[in-house]
Parts: sequence; C-alpha cells; structure tokens
Amino acid sequence: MNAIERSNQAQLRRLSKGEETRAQILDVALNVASESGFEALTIGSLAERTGLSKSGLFAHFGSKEDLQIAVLDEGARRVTDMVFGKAMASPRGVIRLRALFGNWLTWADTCQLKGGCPIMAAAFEFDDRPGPVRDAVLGHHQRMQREIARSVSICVDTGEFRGDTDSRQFAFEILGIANAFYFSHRLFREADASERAFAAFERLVKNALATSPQSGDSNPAH
Amino acid sequence: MNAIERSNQAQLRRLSKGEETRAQILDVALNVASESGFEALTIGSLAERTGLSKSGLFAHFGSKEDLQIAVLDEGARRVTDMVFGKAMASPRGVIRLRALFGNWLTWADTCQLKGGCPIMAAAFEFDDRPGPVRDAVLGHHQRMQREIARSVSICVDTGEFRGDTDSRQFAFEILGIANAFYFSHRLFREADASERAFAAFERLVKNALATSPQSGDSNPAH
DNA sequence: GACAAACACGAACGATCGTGCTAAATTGTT
DNA sequence: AACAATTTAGCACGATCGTTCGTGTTTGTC
Repeated sequence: MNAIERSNQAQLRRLSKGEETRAQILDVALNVASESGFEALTIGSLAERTGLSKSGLFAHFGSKEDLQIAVLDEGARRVTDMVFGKAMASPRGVIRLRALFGNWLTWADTCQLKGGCPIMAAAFEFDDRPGPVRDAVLGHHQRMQREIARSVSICVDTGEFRGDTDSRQFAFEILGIANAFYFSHRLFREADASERAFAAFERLVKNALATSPQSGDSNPAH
Repeated sequence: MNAIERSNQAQLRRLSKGEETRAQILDVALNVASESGFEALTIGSLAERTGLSKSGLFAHFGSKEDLQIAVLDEGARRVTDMVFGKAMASPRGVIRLRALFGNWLTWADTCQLKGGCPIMAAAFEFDDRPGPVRDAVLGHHQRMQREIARSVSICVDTGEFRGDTDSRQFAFEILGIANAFYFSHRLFREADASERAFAAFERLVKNALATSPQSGDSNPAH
C-alpha cells in the first residue's frame, strides 16, 4: 500500500488526523530504511522529507528507538500481507510453498521499496546490539521462519514431501537462498539472480519430494 | 592476527611508528565494524578507544570514507588469510572445498571478532549506497565468489564432481548457506546453526558428486 | 459556534559528527 | 647531538544528532 492509497483509506475509515500523519511518516521511513538502513533514519531528514517540523514528527514517537520499532513493525506487516497473505490464494502444498518463496524474493520491489527488504537489512544491523530493537527484529524473523516451516510441514501432510522431511532445516535453507538472492540482485546487480534462486529452490524441493528423484539431472546446474 | 602479534611483527620488520599506529587503529576499527557496523565507525569513538586524539587519528586517513575502505581492506585481507589461505593446506578437491566452507563459518570467531564477519555486514549496509565504499565491498565479494567457484571447478577437475556442475550456481548456494548460518548463529543464537549449515552444504555436495546418489536418504533432513 | 483535546511548530539545549588549521612532540637519519 | 621528517595534540568550525518545552493552530464533539 502506498501513501496515496492510505490517504484514501483515511477518508473512508475516518482515520484520525494524527494516525494518518503517522502512517505517512512510516511510509517514508520505510523507504529510507530500505535504501539506507535503519541507522539512516534520523529525525531531521525524516522531517524534511515529510514536510513536518522535527519536533512535530518526533511527537508521534516518544523516541528514536520507538520510531525504529514502529518502522520495523510496519515492514513486518507488509511482509505478512505481500508474502504470506498473498500465498494463501494458492492451494496448499508445494504450489503454495513456491508462491511463498517467489513472493519473498519480489515483495520489496512490489511495494516499490527501492532498497530491498528492510527486515533483512535490520537483521544484520542489530544482530549484535542488544535492546528492544533487536528483540523486535528477532521476533519478526522467528515468526517468519516458523511460518515457512509450517508451510513445509503442509507439504508433508499433502503427501508431496517425504515424511522424514526436516521442515526447520528446509526453512533454514530457504532463508539462505533468499539471502544469496539479495547478494546477487542488490549487491552484484546480476540479471540472473532470480533464476539462480529458483534453481536452488527447486533443487531443494526435488530432494524432499516423495516420488524419489534418482534421475541424472539432480545437479546444481539449472 | 591480533594487536599483540602485530606489535611483535612491528619490532621485527621495523614497521614505522605511523604504520604501526595505523595498524592498531584498524584492529580496533575492525572490531567496532564487526559489532556495530560500519556506520558506527566514528572518528571520535575510535580516538577514544585507541587513546589517540581525534585529529591525530584522523590524520592517518584523509577522510571517513577512506577509513571505511581501509577497514574493509583489512577485513578482506584477514578473510583471505583465514579462509582461503588456510584451506590451501588441504588437498585439492572436495576436501579443500569443505575446509573452505568450514573456515568461512568460523573465521570471525577465530579472529576474535565478537560481532561476526564485517564484510558480510558491509554488503547489506552499502548495497544501495553508490560510491567508493560500495565499490570496495562489491570488489571483495566478487573476488570471494570467484575463488569459491574456482574451488568448485577443481572438484570437477579431480573427477569428484560431475562435468556439468555449474560452479557459479554452486558458489551462489554456498553464499546462501553462509548467510543462513549467520542468521541462525548471530540473530537467533541457535546452538545447532553450524550443524544445519553443514547439513545443507553436504546436501549440495552430494548432488554434484560424480558417483550418482540415487539412494533414498538424499533428503534435507540431516 | 464554543470548547476541550489533539496536533504541529519554533526555538533552544548539550552532545557529537567530520574536518580543517597550527603548534608541539616524537621519530629516524646523519 | 643536530636536524629534518614524520607523527600527534589542541583548538575551533559549522552541521547535525536526539530531545525538551512552551505556544500556537487545527481537529473532533457537543
């Protein structure tokens, strides 16, 4: 959801003035966090971008820390919508898992976040800085990993995956592929990043399929 | 190499005073970058930690940007030593590749960098900020990916891996596993992070082995 | 339209940021 | 020991950081 849609929604749902301003701030802030990281989320620059005064903006969040957490939560909310929510339209099992994976790779672009997934960046920024922000990052990522593992378990339930599939290991490896995609896509700017990611994903899936894959093409080449 | 060893080396090689001070600064700076990221590399805090004055420290690097790049290069130098250099002691082929992978997971701990690999963190910090620092990060990572792909190619040469193995895809997936390890180890603080990483790695290897693996245990569970 | 509540602004604060100067102290060489 | 070169300290600068406070303006309710 972009700022304009939110503005429309505000008129419909009678969102209070303060709540709407706050939402607009978060929209801008999420873009900044996406492009330049959470460290770059300064009150001054945010005020300038939103047209508010420093103190006016500051009043919506009691502290910079609370602002960071609010941005984090907003990012997580969008991930939930754009990745997990959207995948629910697909039928249970491997098809939904594949949709989930695909959505994860593209959700930042879909949301017009020019700098990639902020939640991903936050993990590296705060993994060694104890405090409420790190706790929030940890919580969101743990929830996401749990959700992915659950989607893998469903593939076992449907009989598509073998019964001895380790769903948490599967989620671990999916997280890895998504990260490799980010390196390839955002740092290296390689055009075939998404193909490489899907190739890795399909290899992962093939290894778990109940119909044993003994043919010769089970190699890491696409 | 820690500060003390460097100090000894300075006495042996007649490292000039300025060069030694610079090396000590970089040692401290690398720790800061490891724990708190490159954004936290401020002249003031570094001066305090090293006992130098702000201007005295600043004089060793012409600008903050040059300092960041110097820290980056020092980090890359250590990676080259601790990961690639060390793996050269192992025989060519899969054994060396495995050593390479293992070294990559543990090198930050081995170097007593309490906050994980700084080069990894830098990738996420600068992937969307064009400039000399990003260029340096990009260069180091591209070099590392090339080295890994080359090690995979050697496994083809030794006849251990099939001829149609895509070495760059292999390197892509290794990068992913290393990233997943970082999430699991540094953010989630999971005790079995390294087991999960090695399980994923061995699955990757098994798929590329020339001796076709059609048995039923080629599953993502360890 | 009145009135209370919510919201935004402007000014100022101490601290710290990166970065210039100049002078003093230290180092290396003869 | 003298001297030049290198290295470090001291001080100051404009800018920006997060935050507080008092005042004005806008909003929602009766």
